[in-house]
Amino acid sequence: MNLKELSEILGLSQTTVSRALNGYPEVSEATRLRVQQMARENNYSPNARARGLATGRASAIGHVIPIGQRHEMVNPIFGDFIAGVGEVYAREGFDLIMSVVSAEEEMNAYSNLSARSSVDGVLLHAPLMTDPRIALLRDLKMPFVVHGRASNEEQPYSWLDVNNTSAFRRATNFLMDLGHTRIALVNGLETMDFAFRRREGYVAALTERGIGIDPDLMRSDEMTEDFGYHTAKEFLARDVAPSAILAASMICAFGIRRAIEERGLAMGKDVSVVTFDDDLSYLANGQNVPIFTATRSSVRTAGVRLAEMLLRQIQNPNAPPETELLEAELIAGQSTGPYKD
Amino acid sequence: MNLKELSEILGLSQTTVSRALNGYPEVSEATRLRVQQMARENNYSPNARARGLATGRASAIGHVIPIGQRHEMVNPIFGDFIAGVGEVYAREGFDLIMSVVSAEEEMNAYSNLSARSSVDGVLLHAPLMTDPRIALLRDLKMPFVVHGRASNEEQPYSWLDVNNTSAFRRATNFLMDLGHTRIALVNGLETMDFAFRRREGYVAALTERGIGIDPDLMRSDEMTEDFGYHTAKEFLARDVAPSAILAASMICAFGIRRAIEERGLAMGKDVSVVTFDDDLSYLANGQNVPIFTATRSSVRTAGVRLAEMLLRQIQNPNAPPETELLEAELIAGQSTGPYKD
DNA sequence: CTATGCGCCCAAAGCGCTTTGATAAGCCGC
DNA sequence: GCGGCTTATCAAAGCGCTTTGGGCGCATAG
Repeated sequence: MNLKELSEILGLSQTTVSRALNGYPEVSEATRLRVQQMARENNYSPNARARGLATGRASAIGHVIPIGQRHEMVNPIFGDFIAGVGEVYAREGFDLIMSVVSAEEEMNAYSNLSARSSVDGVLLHAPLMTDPRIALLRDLKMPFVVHGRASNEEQPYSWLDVNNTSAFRRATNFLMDLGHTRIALVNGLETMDFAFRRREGYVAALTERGIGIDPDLMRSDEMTEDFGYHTAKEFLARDVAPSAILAASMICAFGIRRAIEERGLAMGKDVSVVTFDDDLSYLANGQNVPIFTATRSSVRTAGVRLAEMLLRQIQNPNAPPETELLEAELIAGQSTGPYKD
Repeated sequence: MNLKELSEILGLSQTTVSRALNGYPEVSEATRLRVQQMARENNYSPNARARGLATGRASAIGHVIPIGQRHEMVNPIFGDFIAGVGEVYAREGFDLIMSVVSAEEEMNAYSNLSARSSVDGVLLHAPLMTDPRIALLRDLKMPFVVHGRASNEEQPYSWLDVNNTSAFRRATNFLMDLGHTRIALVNGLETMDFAFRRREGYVAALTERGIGIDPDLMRSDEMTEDFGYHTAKEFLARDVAPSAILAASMICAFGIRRAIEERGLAMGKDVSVVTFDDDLSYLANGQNVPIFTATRSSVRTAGVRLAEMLLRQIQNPNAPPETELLEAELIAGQSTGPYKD
């Protein structure tokens, strides 16, 4: 069923039918109702591509997901984040177009989306400290918002970020308040902006209390269970082992717990652990009492806010960039306890 | 830059330029090269919507993701699966359109994709034993393939599935070979086809060896860490506790391990655990020695195969449905050991 | 020398929609 | 009874591409 057929059934012109369905005032309420009724009966929806061609709008948002050809990691927050943005897109009548590309092809993918004009805007994931995608999108005049920040970017742009620095500063303070002084950091890859900022928060908190920084208590890598396990195992095997560990993600923290328990120690008694918790739906941090003491910030909520921000940017391309900084909650769980000698 | 502008620059007609770029033979190699060159220089790519309108093909695949408005679970395999399918789509020049909708809207979402003809086919996730989506898509004459199977569906359709029954049968046999007889099952929701089949494999293996089925050793729910933890905790508190547990996912298994260790027992010695492992990139089952003994089947590979299958169906709509059954590997890890009294 | 075929290229139609500009009908006031 | 407004509708252009149905020039065959 297309517009022509529908209008023939109704004995109206395509113009009138189109206007009736799109809510234009130049059509009487009586006919509008009749048209809507008939459209529903015949299960008519305008062809997305034809409408796009005619309006010049794609009514679609692009997400580019770079992935290694072999076994590079897919971001575990992906699903929940998409749930957040997707909810908004659906509500506002936008499609979500996902481009999965190899890492080398990523820049190209943006140019392509632009050249084929298949999207009205894009959402940028996982910014690096210095991120060339931002300049590219500016050049392409493609509306965009960033999930996170690129610290070294000088020009203004729209972003939403968790306050990673303050989250890890507070977590570190929390541990120091419990008497811990040898606190290790099991961080994400520090080319990633969020990881860099978390380290800054950790370093700042220690420094403020006059505790020296021990570079050998800081590790940084992809946030896998295994990375958490091996790093913690190595830490705990030392003569002077850290009494507390700050972890970059729940998955990491699972690995850390494995190392702790394998060594016959008890998490929350012998070794304290605080983790960042993205509040993933499939990885709840316990039910009533959280397993891990954590700095928590919902990645799904972040998705919702970012999508709304992006749609505003698209609607109003000349508006100045928006920014939003979310504070993570610090929730106390069973994985931390006072320092004991 | 559009086709008209490009052809004006070249002093050729739009026809010729289009044909040159699309590899038609009616154009001399010399001009083809010149056209390609100029297209590259000017960063020209045909407008996706215009091309789609003209050809009648969308060059896009739809994935509908049903999600509760509040906190319903996002499937953890989502990211890796998308990585698999996306790789194929990108290679073959297809877009991936994702519709995130509330559960009630799911059927509608398919009708909509069809009515707006915004995709050439769809990929069905997480089939139920009796799944109405299959009949709907058939009615809509929309090409589709299913990741998994719907056991109660009678008409043929294209699917790819892991042999869940044999995987859990083998896992159960593996445990029985180690001397275990009280084996618990911590299963996914049994309205889901895969969970139902896994239980069948488990039941069959026990029955074959003449071990009675104890309904009280079987639990079924959303596969969260917490579900694993609480279920295992309850099991282990019994007078005659199971000596082995079969888990539906790594995340579940993490929870089971937590319960085991919390009780002062050792996984792989006091209690054996076997889990299904989807081989998720962010949730590797250890590095060299697997943490968990597991039945493993890569969900990313499944994505690749399904995408290829779907594209074949689209290319050749009259071909009979294809099906493919993948066997999971049974890999031995540290979480299992012989039964001890 | 004309007929045939082939290689290369083009004009124009059409995909299904939105939107501009026009038109017919009805109503008002004077 | 007529000009001027509003209201309700329509025809047609145009979005950027693909594709059909020629057409022109040149070589080869008759």
